[in-house]
Amino acid sequence: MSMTHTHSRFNSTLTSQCQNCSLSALCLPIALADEDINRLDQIIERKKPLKKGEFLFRQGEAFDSVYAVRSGTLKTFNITSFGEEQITGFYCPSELVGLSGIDSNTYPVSAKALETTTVCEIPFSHLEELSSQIPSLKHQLFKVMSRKISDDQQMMVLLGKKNADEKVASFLLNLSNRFKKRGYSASSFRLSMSRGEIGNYLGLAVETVSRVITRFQKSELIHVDGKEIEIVDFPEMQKLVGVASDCGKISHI
Amino acid sequence: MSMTHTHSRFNSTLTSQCQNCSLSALCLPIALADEDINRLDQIIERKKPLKKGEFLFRQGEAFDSVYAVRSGTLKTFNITSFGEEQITGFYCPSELVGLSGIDSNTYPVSAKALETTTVCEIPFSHLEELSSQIPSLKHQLFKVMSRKISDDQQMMVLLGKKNADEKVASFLLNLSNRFKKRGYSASSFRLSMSRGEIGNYLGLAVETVSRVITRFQKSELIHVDGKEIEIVDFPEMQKLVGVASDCGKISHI
DNA sequence: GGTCTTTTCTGACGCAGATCAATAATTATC
DNA sequence: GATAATTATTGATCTGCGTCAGAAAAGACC
Repeated sequence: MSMTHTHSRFNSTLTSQCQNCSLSALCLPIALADEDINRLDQIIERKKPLKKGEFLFRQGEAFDSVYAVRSGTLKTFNITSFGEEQITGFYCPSELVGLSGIDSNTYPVSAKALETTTVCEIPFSHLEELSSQIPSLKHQLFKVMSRKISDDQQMMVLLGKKNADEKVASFLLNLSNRFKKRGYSASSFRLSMSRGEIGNYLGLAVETVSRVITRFQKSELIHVDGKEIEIVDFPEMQKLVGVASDCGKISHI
Repeated sequence: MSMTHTHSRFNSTLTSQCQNCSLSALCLPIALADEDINRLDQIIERKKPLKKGEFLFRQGEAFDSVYAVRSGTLKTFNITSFGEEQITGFYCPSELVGLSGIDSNTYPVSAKALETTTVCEIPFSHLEELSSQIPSLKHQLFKVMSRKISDDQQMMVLLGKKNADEKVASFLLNLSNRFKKRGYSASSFRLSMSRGEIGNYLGLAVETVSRVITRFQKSELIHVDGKEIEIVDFPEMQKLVGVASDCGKISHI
């Protein structure tokens, strides 16, 4: 299946797709000219869906593309020298996966689907080339990477300084923010990851995650039904996380 | 003091400076043409030294430059909503500080000198512009940012999964690697940060850092004299960190 | 050189969260 | 839809590391 074929087949929906997908972060904020949007669209390859548990790429494989999540969720993780999995991130629709592979030309993590997931593949060499011709695209790329760096640093603060309650609250509010940003409900959503995966990510035991969630439920901070989460008391949750008056900046995981 | 003046004053030493400083990471691996090196040099401003405790920039200030450390050490940190300092990184000579400011056009962290420190200021707009003209420079920039992302993710693993011994061992070996990479001794170096700062960074109490270091000393893994550290038993230290056969990749903090 | 301040070290103690264990609830498989 | 496998919950116990406290050492400042 050639790229142009792929492109033409999806062409009619591309513009609307890009509105709230991968490229919203990459191009929309900078109002690319129509012509530029087209050029960007042309290098993007829509891939067939990944089923739950399938790999998008594996740690150690040659890096050649970054991927934008269109629907579903991915986790990235690496395997420590003791053979345990360490999750380094969850990726929701519109987010870019794989940026950490640029440096070594090899993915330093594996990426796996947590549910049925579709992605757009963006061959990095093409993207880089195109970014030379479209300065605002290049700038957006720098911004996306810079944002990732500061988000990861917030995550380091979380892991280093926060207790179990604060970690879980931060995690839930962070997800809430990410859903909200792309037009979904901020208060009510479904966790695509297991309690075990949350614990792994937050540096907590499964049992602790489960206990904290139960406790939050009992204190009427949230309402839980399996993987369905409803955040009931935002102010109290934010107090837990330590959000000052400026809610925006701090709660990024 | 104009930029060109600054430039001409230091001109004779520039090439050799760049060999093992900031730009080694940025340009040397890609063998820029002489002409390109010159163009890069021209946008770089050597700043006068910072004394211990002075700020390079503060959280919230407008972002306009990234900085390459020439000598000395910096720490970056942010102030949590509870008023405590959280250190997010230490920066040794040749490393770039400030990349996390690109996204929001504001530094999300403060940077402070741990000792007398000199830096090269690289106005980001100039760098970005120049990177359009020199593709290999742009690629290096992407690489540096990508590397930062994967390093930070290793740090997340450390904070989330490792115990006190493993954290301190990782920290020391990471410093060792960084010194080695720029031609200093890998086994013997001076810590420019206090035990408190190490603990803050690693998510440990000062007392714990002190105890671990004492214990390492007693077990003949390292030799300590105040801030002077000598790593005596590399194999055993690496075993602690969980380095497999491939030492290179894992021990980046 | 002497005083003051900060940093480092060491011990005693307590607690948050890990681990172990067993049951209950979901989800996957045929 | 029955059975197996995975995931979630809950309780009991244990422990690594934080906290508190005090002394020693190292720097800073006049």
